[in-house]
This record gives sequence, C-alpha cells and structure tokens, in this order.
Amino acid sequence: MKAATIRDVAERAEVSVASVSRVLTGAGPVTEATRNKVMAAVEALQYVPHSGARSLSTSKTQTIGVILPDLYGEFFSELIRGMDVGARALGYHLIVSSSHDDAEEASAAIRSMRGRVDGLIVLSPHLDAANLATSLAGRLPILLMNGGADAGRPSIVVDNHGGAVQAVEHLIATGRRRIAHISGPTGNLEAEARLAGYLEAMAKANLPTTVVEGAFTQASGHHAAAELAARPERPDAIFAGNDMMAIGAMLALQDAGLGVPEDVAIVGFDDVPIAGLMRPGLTTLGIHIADTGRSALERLVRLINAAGEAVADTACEVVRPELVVRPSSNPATSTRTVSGDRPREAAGPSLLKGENPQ
Amino acid sequence: MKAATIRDVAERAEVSVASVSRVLTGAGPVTEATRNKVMAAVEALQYVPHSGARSLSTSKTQTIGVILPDLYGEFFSELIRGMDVGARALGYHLIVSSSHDDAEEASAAIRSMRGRVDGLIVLSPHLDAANLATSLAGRLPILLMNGGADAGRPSIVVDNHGGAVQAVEHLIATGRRRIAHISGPTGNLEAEARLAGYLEAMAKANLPTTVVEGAFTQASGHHAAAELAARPERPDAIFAGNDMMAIGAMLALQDAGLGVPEDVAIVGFDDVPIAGLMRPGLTTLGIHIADTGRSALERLVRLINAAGEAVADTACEVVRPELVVRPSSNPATSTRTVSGDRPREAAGPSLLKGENPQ
DNA sequence: GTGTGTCATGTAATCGGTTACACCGAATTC
DNA sequence: GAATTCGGTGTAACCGATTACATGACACAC
Repeated sequence: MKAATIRDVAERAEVSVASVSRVLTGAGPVTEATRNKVMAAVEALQYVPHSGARSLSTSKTQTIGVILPDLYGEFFSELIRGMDVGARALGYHLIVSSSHDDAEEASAAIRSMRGRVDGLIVLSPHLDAANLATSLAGRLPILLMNGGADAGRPSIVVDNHGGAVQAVEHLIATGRRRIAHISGPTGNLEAEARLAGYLEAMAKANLPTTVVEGAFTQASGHHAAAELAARPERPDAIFAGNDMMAIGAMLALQDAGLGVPEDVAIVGFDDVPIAGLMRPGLTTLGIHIADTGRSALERLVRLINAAGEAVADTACEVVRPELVVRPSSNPATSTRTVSGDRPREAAGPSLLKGENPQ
Repeated sequence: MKAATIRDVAERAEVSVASVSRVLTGAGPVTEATRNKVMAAVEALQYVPHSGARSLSTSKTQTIGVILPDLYGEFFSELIRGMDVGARALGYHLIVSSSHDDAEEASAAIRSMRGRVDGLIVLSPHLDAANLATSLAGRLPILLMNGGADAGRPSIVVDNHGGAVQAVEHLIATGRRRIAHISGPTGNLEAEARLAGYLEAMAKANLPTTVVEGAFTQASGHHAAAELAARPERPDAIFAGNDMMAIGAMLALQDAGLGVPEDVAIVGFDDVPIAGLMRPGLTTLGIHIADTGRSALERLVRLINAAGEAVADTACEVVRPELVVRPSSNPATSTRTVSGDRPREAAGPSLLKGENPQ
C-alpha cells in the first residue's frame, strides 16, 4: 500500500486537489463544509503532504543545514541542542553534517545541500572555507560562525580576544605571575584570537610569556601540561585555549603530584558542562552555548524570510564570554568544595531546560 | 540569478536532459565525448541537482531521520556523532528531531518527516510511542532503539538487565553489602530493566535492597545521594541508573565529607566521556555509544535497500555492556590516581577518532 | 429580468528531476 | 547486400505538490 497523495484525498473527499491544498496550507478561501470533508479524508487516509513535491513547487524546504567540523565534544553538542530547540519552535527541521577535515570536504557538503535546505549555518575553522562557502552557495542565506569577523556577511563570533584578556587579568589579580598558555592549533581562527589576547594582556603587565601548542583535545592538554610541569621554571598558572585542554592539563598536574590551585591555577574557555563537575571546579570563560545556538538559528530564519528585501543584516554579532570563577583559580576555596559548582541545575541562565535522560 | 537547472546544463552542453541525467546519476550508457561536454557545462554553471525534484521522481531522499527524546547530555551526542559518521560514509544525510516530551509530540515529528526521509531511527522511552510509530509511518523502514524488545520489529537494545547484574555482582565481590540503587524515572523502559537487574542480583545474594528514584539527571543523583548519606543505615555502595546520576551522587557524597570509594563505592551506567575524567574515575558499564550509533545507521540503510524483498531482518540486536572498573569502586586504587582513567585517547576501542576542536 | 461583483471551486501549467520508449546509425551476421 | 543487433541519444510522460486563471453560483442593485 503506497502512501496517499493529494489526489487520493481529493477523490475521497469529492473535491478538487486545489481545495485540498487550500485547506492544508491555509491559503485561500474554503467553506466549512469543504474543510470538513477534506479533513475527514486526510484523517482516513493518514495523509501527509510529500515534502519533496512541496519544496519543488514552493522552493522552500523548511529545513536548515548545519555544517560543523566535527561534533565530537561537548561544545558542539550543546550548540546543536540550542539550534534544535529554536528550529522546532519555528517549524524548521535541522540537517547536520560534520566531520569535515578540510575546506574541500566542507564545500562538498555545502554543495550537496542544495535544494535540501533554505539556509545554512557554517561553523568552519578553516580560513578559506568561508570564502568557498559564499561562492558556492549562490543565493542561499548563510550565517557564519567560523570565528573570523567576515565583514559584509551575517555572522556571529565569540570575543575570543577579550575573553583571553579577562582570563589573564584574573590570574594576575589573584597573584599569579608565571602564566603559561596552552594554545589551540595554529590555523584555527578562534585559537589564534585567544593566543593574541593572552600575549597582549601579558605584555601589558610586563610579564614573560610561555606558549605550548595544543590541539583543542583533552589529550593534547594533558601532554602540554606534563611538559610544563617538568620545566625548571614551572608556571604558577595555566590558561588553556579551551576547557577540554584545561581538563587534560588539570589531570596531568594532579598526576604529577601538583596541587590545583595551590601550586598551579588553571583557567579554561567555553564553560562546557563538565567544567563545573571537575574537582576542583574549573574557572573558565562562559559562553551560553545553547542560547547562542538558538539565537543563531533564529537569526538565520529571519534572514531567510527577509531574502530579497533590502538586506540590512550583514552585521557581525559578538558574543562576549563572561568569567566564571571556580576553585581551580581561587586558592581561598581550594580545599573544601564550594557551592556553585553545579550551576547547570541551579544558576545556569540557560533558558533551555532539558530532561537529560540516559 | 537563479540556480541552474538540468535544462540549462543540457542546453549549454548541446545534449538532451536525458544525457545530462545519465552522466550525473551514472546510469545508462554515454560516450566519453558527451560526458566531457556535460561535465564542462556542469562546472561552468555550478550546477547541483535539486534534491527535492530528484526525490520526487525517485522517491528516495538519501536522508535518515533520527527521533530523540532530547539531545541533552553526553549519551545522545555521542550516539549522533556515530550516526553521522556512518551516514557520511554511506552518502546519507541526517535529520535530527529531539525534545519530544510525550508520545503525541513524537508521533507528530514522525509524521512531519514523511517524504523527507528514507528511514527512521526512533529512540523513544515512551512506551506506546513505538506502537504509534509503526502505525503512523506506513511502509517507512524504522529501527527502534527505545529500550523495549519489540518483537517483530528490527531493533537494537542494550542489555540493561545483564549490565545491572554485573554492576551489583562487582560490588558484592569487592566486599560491599549495603548496596543502594538510584533508579531512573518510572515509565522509562531502560530504567526499569536496570532496576530489575539490581533487585534480582541482590535477591540472589540475599541482601536487602534500597531504592531511591531519580530522573536520569545529575541533579536528581545529587539529591538522592544526599538523602541516602543522611540515613542511619548509610549504604556502603551506590549503583546509579546512569552516569550522570552517578556523578551527581559522587559530588554529593564528597560534599558531605564522605570518601569515595573508602566509605561508599559508586557504579554508574553508559560510560559517557566524563566518567573517566572524574576523580575518582567512575566505574561504570560501558557501551560503545558512538559505535552503536554507527552500526544502527548502517543497519537501517541495509533495511532501506532491502525494502520489498523478503524481510528477514526483524531481529532484536542486543548490545552487551561491559564493566569498566575505575577507582570509584576499587579501594585498592583509591588514593593515588590510576592510569586507565583517560582511556578516551589511549585505550578507547572507539573506531571514531575525532578532532575535538573547541 | 438583467448586470455586476464576490466567493468558492475546478482545470491545468508548473517546479526540476528520472526514465520508458522510440529512434537512428554502425557493426555484426547470414 | 539485406537483416539483425546494439549502443548512444532524444522526446515526453511522470513523480506530487502549489497556484494562476477560468468558471460557475449566488446575491444584490437597478
């Protein structure tokens, strides 16, 4: 038994396909009697419009594509969660595509989405991918979240530089002087902005800098911190380029018998959910990840609806991270656990409460 | 400038639309010369076939829908990641839909996917949603991962009962006797199977049982453990229904000044990535989440391709969790950190290595 | 009673692909 | 040399919706 089409419904309801369509889309005038007949037939046949056919005639898909480098790790899963919430609320579907290691793969993914989506959100740390994206996608609305402020294109970026400065200034204010940085991979725009912020803040305070390159992974943070701990001039603080590296670093220091924060203070970046669960809780720069995802999606939908009109929205929205101080950088609270390290439930400003089963 | 259609390409290449289609789909015979002309035109016009139109004539979308209750938490994000990897490898797209609080919403989501997907993977803890799904989806291939062994339908379930028995037996073997269980929410099939396993193993060992109901969230685990810790007959071990509750419980016990595992041992379920990062590392029942997601997707694609043929695959595949012993249940290794608590990088049997940026 | 405007409805073109079928020229077979 | 394949190509029908336009019924005004 094949699925019912609009003609089957029309036949059963003894009306024309046009009337069925009008009832279903809500456009155009129909009598109450017709509506009832149609609805009854729809019910009886379990009819659901075929979205491919609909998209062919309306050239709308009610679907948004999200291009990610990889959805490994908590940052992206939180982001997607926020987007999903936004999409549901606006009646959109979400199609995700990840694991693009290079610009080539990313642009192939973008191309394969033609006719499948009404707009794209692109998170790509690859420098030129953004350019490729714009050239390839034709007139498809695109929202960039690739970390570089690409003027002239609607985009959302995190103030990585400002966040890094905050982190360093916090460490200096709590008495640290030998502050090392574990950076993200070179070539990644976010990583470079955070590194630049670190260097600037250190220079301003006339302190010497130490940088070890990591790869945004927990393992690389572990490795980098182990190396730093072994140096004769061991740092008394580490600012890591993201939380996962900060966590790796924390475990490495603890494994090496060093106290956090007594011997070495640690600050991360992102405020992923795990950050508050570590002991000691991790000081970090909080971005309301899910909220950012949601508002990104909402903005893209606005762009889609405004397509063709005077496109005033090419702004680059900046998300300013806020410093979340936890025991990992705060000697005063080091030994005993401090409340405020389970903020996901209590204090989190996330509007998006979750059931969190499993 | 509108996007190019197949007719534009045909015109520019001076061939018919049929030839263009044949070149692009790889079906049917074409001369090398024709192929070259077509490819040149495709290149020049930046042509990409409109997938809505294609799906209309072939009734295939190369897209798979995933229905989740909510993608909050690490379990689901890992699962999606695995599915995404599998989908990419097979040339499929992934459309996710989450946050369905009840059977009503879930079935609405399923309905809205008609014509949009070639098959569905449904993870729904709602008892009757499975039935609804089958009745609503018509002939759409569906793979159930809803936790109940729904005979006659292809499905994948975790051996929750067996895993729970393993957890309890491990605790008994390491000398614990007053073993409490923090269960998942009633009505959730997985939670109930784990509870049943706990009760059975305890009965077999002639030990008294203690059960506190949680909600699979970290907060509920925290709350439950705080209550247990305050009881006169404080348990010497806690088996939590999942890792997030186990983590909440661990933090609560530590906040109450109790030692883990000296005073109370803890075992979780799922082996989410955080589990190995806690101090002490959390003993848990490991499911290779991403691998499971990937193989689920691969199986669904097989089902899709076999549609119509003798449908032999209605089996219920069982994933057997394996006990991952970490310090939270192992007094011998309690004080000093033990290697093996960063298995994600080194020992993890996950085939799916990730870049893990951010 | 005729003219006019409104409203509900039906007919058919259209969106952009795929593909059954017809066709044609060249190679093979008798 | 005529008959038979057969590989390559083009024409046009079709997938299932939306929607411009035509039509028909009916009410109201004159």
